[in-house]
Amino acid sequence: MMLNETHAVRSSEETRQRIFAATRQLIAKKGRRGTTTREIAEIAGVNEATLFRHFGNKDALIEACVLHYCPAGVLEELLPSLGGDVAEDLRRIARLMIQEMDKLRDLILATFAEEEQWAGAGEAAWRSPAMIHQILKDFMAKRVQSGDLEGDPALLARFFMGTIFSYVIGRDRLPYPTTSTDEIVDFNINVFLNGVRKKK
Amino acid sequence: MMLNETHAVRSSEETRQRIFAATRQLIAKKGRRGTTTREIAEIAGVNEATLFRHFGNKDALIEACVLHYCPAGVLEELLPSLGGDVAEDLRRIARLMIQEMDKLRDLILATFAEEEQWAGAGEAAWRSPAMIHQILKDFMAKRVQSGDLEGDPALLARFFMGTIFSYVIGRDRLPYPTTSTDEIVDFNINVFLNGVRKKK
DNA sequence: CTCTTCTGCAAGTAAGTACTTGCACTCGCG
DNA sequence: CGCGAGTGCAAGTACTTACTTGCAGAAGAG
Repeated sequence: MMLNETHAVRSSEETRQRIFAATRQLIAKKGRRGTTTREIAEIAGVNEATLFRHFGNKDALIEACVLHYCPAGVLEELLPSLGGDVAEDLRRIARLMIQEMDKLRDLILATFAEEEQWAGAGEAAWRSPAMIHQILKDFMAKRVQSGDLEGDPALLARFFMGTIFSYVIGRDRLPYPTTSTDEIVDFNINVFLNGVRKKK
Repeated sequence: MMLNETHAVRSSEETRQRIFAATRQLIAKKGRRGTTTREIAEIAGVNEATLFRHFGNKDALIEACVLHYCPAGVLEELLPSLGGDVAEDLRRIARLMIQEMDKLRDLILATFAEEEQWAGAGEAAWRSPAMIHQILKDFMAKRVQSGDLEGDPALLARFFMGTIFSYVIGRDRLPYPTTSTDEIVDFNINVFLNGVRKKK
């Protein structure tokens, strides 16, 4: 009878996007267990029943959500545009990764922390770190081959990733002598390069 | 009437220890939210009501528990026994920290991940990392003053901690070329020292 | 012995949770 | 126009959770 706009029909795809965004936001803030389907629905502007019609249950929804926000693609897009100067290339990679991981920091921590309680979460939580590690390993391997660096590419990649990871996790929580991200990145990369650059 | 051994009386202190141990174990496995007071009591071999008589509520219990297991003291005990050779000293520090953090890995992740949902958890979760950072900062400062290292002690300490932190977190989850902890520690410390050792 | 402290036990409460169900509505497509 | 897919809405179910309460037994201190 009435044109009730609360009955507005959205496309199935748009609904999924809204649900993903709300889920990500809530998981980051409250963790997997602290996130309720009611609140997801509320923030997504969607009825709670719709969640279950889309994904079946809460676990499947969250798994779909985590995979939906995997950030490895962004890194892969950066690689072709790199110039060739090792230090500068690493700086750009580091800045990009910090930026991406910062956005996902809470989500990452939440999935790491709950890897044991979530069937299959261990694997799911580490899927995107593993992809990033693979990309960086290839990068390092090329630089080793070209004579810029030396050492095991997998180890180099892990060390480099760890540098960035621990910075993002600890930033704003541990006292820091300087506040500029760029300075820290430069420091980290200098140490890294002094340690692994091929001696001539 | 009957001598009922389920009515055995334990000292208040022993009861606290049992509760702490059970709480730590459960938080590590299931996270803060996934841990129920019922299960804590069950594992501790204690009545659920006893938890509340001791700590008032679940939050206070967990906060007391996290503080009870702060590992900074162990590190401080190691320092006086160090020989003076920078590389060897760092190796011993790294091995000890890896060992301690490994035992607390799940607890650390759980408290980090839930720092936002737990009133005051942000501070509580980072209290022991901050203590460790302080200790390492002092160590680095001495080595800078003695001419072994160069750079900002706080930055050096953070970098070094990050190395260890990311190793513990990622071990067994990211593909690693070598399985020996000692080899990784040596690699990390070599890179670190090449990067920050004072050039002569 | 007495009094206090600590604990066990059983039952219960109020609130929250994932998930379901039945119905009405609205849009796009044939 | 008619139909089917997608959604909103409201109510409800079965279960779990933090936390409480009242009572009784056991040990140690005086």
